[in-house]
Amino acid sequence: MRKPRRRPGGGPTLADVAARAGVSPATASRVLHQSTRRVGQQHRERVLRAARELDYRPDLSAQAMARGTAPVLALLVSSIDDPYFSAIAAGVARSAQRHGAIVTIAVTGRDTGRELTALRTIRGQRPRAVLVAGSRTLGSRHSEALLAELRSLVDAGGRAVFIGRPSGGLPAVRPANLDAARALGTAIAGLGHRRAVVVTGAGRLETVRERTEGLRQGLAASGGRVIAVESDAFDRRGGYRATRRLLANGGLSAADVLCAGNDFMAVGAMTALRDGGLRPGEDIAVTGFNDIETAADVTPRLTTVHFPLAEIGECAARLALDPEACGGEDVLVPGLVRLRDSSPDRRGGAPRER
Amino acid sequence: MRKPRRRPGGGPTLADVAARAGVSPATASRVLHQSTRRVGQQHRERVLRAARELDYRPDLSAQAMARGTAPVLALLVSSIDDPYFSAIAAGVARSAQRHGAIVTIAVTGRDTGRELTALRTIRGQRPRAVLVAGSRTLGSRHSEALLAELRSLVDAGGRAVFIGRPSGGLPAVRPANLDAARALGTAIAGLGHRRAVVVTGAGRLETVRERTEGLRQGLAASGGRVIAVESDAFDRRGGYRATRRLLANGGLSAADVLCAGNDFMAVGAMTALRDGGLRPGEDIAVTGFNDIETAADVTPRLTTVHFPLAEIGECAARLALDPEACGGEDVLVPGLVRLRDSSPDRRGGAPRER
DNA sequence: ATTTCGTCGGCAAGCGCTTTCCAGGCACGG
DNA sequence: CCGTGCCTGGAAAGCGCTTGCCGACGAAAT
Repeated sequence: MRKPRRRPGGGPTLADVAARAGVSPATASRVLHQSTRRVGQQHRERVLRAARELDYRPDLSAQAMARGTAPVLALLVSSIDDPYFSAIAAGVARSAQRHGAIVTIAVTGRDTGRELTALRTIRGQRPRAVLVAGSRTLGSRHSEALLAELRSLVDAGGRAVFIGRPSGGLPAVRPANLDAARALGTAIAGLGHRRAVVVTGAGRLETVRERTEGLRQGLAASGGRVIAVESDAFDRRGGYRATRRLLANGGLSAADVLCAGNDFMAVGAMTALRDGGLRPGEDIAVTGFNDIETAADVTPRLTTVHFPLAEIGECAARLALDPEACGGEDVLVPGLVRLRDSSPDRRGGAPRER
Repeated sequence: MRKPRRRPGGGPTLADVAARAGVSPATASRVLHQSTRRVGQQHRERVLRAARELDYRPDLSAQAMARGTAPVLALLVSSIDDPYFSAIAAGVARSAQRHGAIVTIAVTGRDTGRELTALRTIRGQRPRAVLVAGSRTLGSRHSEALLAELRSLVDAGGRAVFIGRPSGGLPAVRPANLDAARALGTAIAGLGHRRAVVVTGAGRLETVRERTEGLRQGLAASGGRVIAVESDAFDRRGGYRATRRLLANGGLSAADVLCAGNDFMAVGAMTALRDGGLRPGEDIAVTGFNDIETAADVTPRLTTVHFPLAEIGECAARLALDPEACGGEDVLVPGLVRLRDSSPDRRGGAPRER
């Protein structure tokens, strides 16, 4: 091409800065980018001043091109308008900003196929790191391909971190679902709610399994037990439907507590209970998971497990961006049981009649 | 540099594809990228096959560099772990994906200073478009700078669209707060709730002003009126605190309905009412705005105004990405009043005693 | 005084891709 | 039969930045 092309960037280039400072682009680059090479005080100042005067901003694509990698942190989530993921995203964004990285986000809708294509597109950006969030269904068809792609990225010098899902050898940071569920189980059984019905998502989901198993163990530790498990979609509607079914088939008649797989299901379940003539928190206790913002605002206030989701996101981003952070290891972030009105204390008082 | 450098991208390059197909890189580029130039069927197929066999993925930075602009849609939001913004983000992501654009997101925390720095960083990416979401406080110090930056981006061939905030001449898509508030006011006054107290955010926020004014007009249209306005933070805590103050100073004694500036404030207000011994929905009606996911899950279910936030995001993205979409114009997205239990019908029945 | 280093600037070679310009090749029309 | 277009393929010039290498210079060592 012979003629100057339009430059949508518009701004001044490094060459402009260098010219104004009366130095070579190489020197300008070394000043503006923390290089190992030292530059004389004289030149250094002139470059900095020129850059300031020109309001110079480096072209990230060009840098990426020259360096072979872009200051980009890519985040793959199943959905962004889900408090669980958006809380994680917030943490990731915060951490990324601190590391001077730009966050690009891809929404994959719990579809491993889309996950894969998104990742492939993303890789075109030569990102410094990729974070994959979202509970994966075990043994999905695309899992291997995804893992392979991720590994190839790592081989090429990038970083990959999983969030809240099995890692396949890659570093991961995840909520300690098992421990937290165990603690919750122990706590509610200790409160006198011994016979639990679990309303949760599909058993293929790792998260679902861990939480159910943890509840089982925790209840057992305090002399309680899980008397039934009902599965449906892992959201509010699923919680509603599953509970309706239980109501219909009498599955709840012997239960002291309904343990939902997450807060959304719990909320749905509470509505279903009311529709079925039961008073959640009084006729039957209810618990959730995640401690979404509104868990404390529903009536009765929901007993649940709080996970510091933003911190999980932050931690993952740090793991991915900070070369110091050693890789390959899994971080388990503990949860905190939040006992609230939906699981009142039944000890001492006479066993309530039903 | 004389020696080949490490290429974190790792993958095959266009040159590799061209070589394998036995054509020049120019031809390969023309095939792989929908160009105006036609390429012979023969060559076309060989290039496509080579690309497939090599699993070629173009380097986005290189493309951006050569073309002068990157297939990037940047989204600036005040916070991502807020259902309002995350719903918008979801719409944006969907639309962007359809247009083959990558979404990068920057969280600015309602701080115009950070908004500005974020935008400047982002511009280094030479994004195709920038979306700025978040209710802006009028007359902020950085507003002008932000606008200037945005305009310079537009001059350089990019696009800028505001979401839910004053546009300063740039295209914008925003919820029709005024109309919706008016409709809500009319509806609740029609239900018999005539004397309203408004609990809302700071008056500098455009959104707050519009909603309050709309309520005023709507109530008036049905013979009601706003008897007081109490401001505090535009979130749950603010709603709680403001309501406590009203409770303390008797500001609520003559009110039929408490109209909150958004659902979070409404939820906080309901809690405050309860703490003050009033039953929301029975002793006093409550309304919100936005129809967040849990608005229908609180007790009593919250009357509010639904805005199709995801569609707003989608619309904004389309406006920004689709060259066909004519710019410069503002799109107002209408809201839908959702009457629920928190504002029961008081017509006909005897005026309740307090 | 001469040689040996060590510093610091600048040159220039790319990074992978797009696009302009040019050169053949072909099919026409005159 | 030879010009005149038209069409397609390739060579090559960048896009803006980083960085390996070289050279020049002053300081330290001999």
